Amino acid sequence: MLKNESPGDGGGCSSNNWARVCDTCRAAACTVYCRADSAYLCAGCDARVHAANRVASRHERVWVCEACERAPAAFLCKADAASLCTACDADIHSANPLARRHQRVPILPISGCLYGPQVGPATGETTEDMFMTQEGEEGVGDEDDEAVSWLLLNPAKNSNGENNNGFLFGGGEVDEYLDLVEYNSNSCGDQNQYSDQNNLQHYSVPHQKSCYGGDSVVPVQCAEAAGKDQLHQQYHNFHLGLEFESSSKAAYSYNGSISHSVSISSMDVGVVPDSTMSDASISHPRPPKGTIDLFSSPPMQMPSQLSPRDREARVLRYREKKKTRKFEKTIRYASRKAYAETRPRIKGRFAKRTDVEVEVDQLFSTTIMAEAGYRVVPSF
DNA sequence: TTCTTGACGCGGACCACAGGCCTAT
DNA sequence: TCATAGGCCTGTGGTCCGCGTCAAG
Repeated sequence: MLKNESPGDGGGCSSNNWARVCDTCRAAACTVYCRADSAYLCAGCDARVHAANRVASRHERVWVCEACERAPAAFLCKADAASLCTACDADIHSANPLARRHQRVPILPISGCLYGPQVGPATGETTEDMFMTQEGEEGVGDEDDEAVSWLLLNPAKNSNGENNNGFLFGGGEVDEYLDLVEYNSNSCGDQNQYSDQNNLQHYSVPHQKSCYGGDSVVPVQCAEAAGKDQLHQQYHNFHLGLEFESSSKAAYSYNGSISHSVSISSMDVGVVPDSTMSDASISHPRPPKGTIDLFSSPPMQMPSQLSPRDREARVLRYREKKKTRKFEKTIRYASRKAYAETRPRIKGRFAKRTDVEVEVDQLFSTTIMAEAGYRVVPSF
């Protein structure tokens, strides 16, 4: 059992990585922190406690940090669309220069009923609003709609027109995308005490483009009033499972906040050692250029439930990836890079070489390759 | 308040070609 | 079954262009 820490310590997330449990039910992971009550509450208890009377409904709450899940969120990173506590914010956004450029805004407290019946299609308010907008915080929800939509799940409707309350992706695709593969094996058997298995049973194939390279795949979720607890859990699961590949030409579009076409001089890029390349090739068959291989893997089951251990593992992985992710372009073939740099161009395009240039380049290329330490990449 | 215009940024296409991969013989 | 030849495919970087966004008038 976790010991509560004062919300202002700011370092609560660093002591360990277990998600804080709800102070009321002691069964589910907390999702919000109520300042008035000085209590961490799960979605269900939050809805129950703060819907009890008018005074309680005015309690200001803040989301719990999505990284450590143990401290109140202090900042909303617009680039990551993540609510982070001060410690995690500093931790994550000091990892690299690109992360430092992320625009963050202070988290404003939430009041009112977050999980009540006013949320939903009937009022036109979407789950994104439920998760991301905060009463009195104008515009944030609109600005982050797209980013939020990436983090949330899709309100896919089944053939009967019913809300699936779940994923729009096919099982294998979503797993690949969410980087959940490693958790399937150990999460299948776990029983989560606060998840409703039925809520995650319906998966469907996207109606639009089946590749997430287009906007059509952006998941947008519309939740029913029932199962908000589970829904929020999905949100966390989804978020924590996100793994943004460092490929500079990754197919997904990330709201323009992060530029993947980073212009880096030839000496700045990380040249992949041959051994590394080989490993990558073995573990993941080479996908087409500019794409992330979503479909080559056999379909996996989406873990619908997470044990505390799984959650801890995910938090750890999430934070590690945040720290170590690099947006620099990865050079797989140094020899090709060397050739490309020496190749004549016309307005940036490769141009044909004359016979004389070929002879000169042959002389230079060998010299350059030797000086730069490049070698011809062996076959793999 | 709405519309127009210019500035700006981003993402993708384009090009040639070395070398690996695949298939047919 | 192995070797060889030939064609196909991939990846590489600098620049341009189209499109979207935003601010100012």
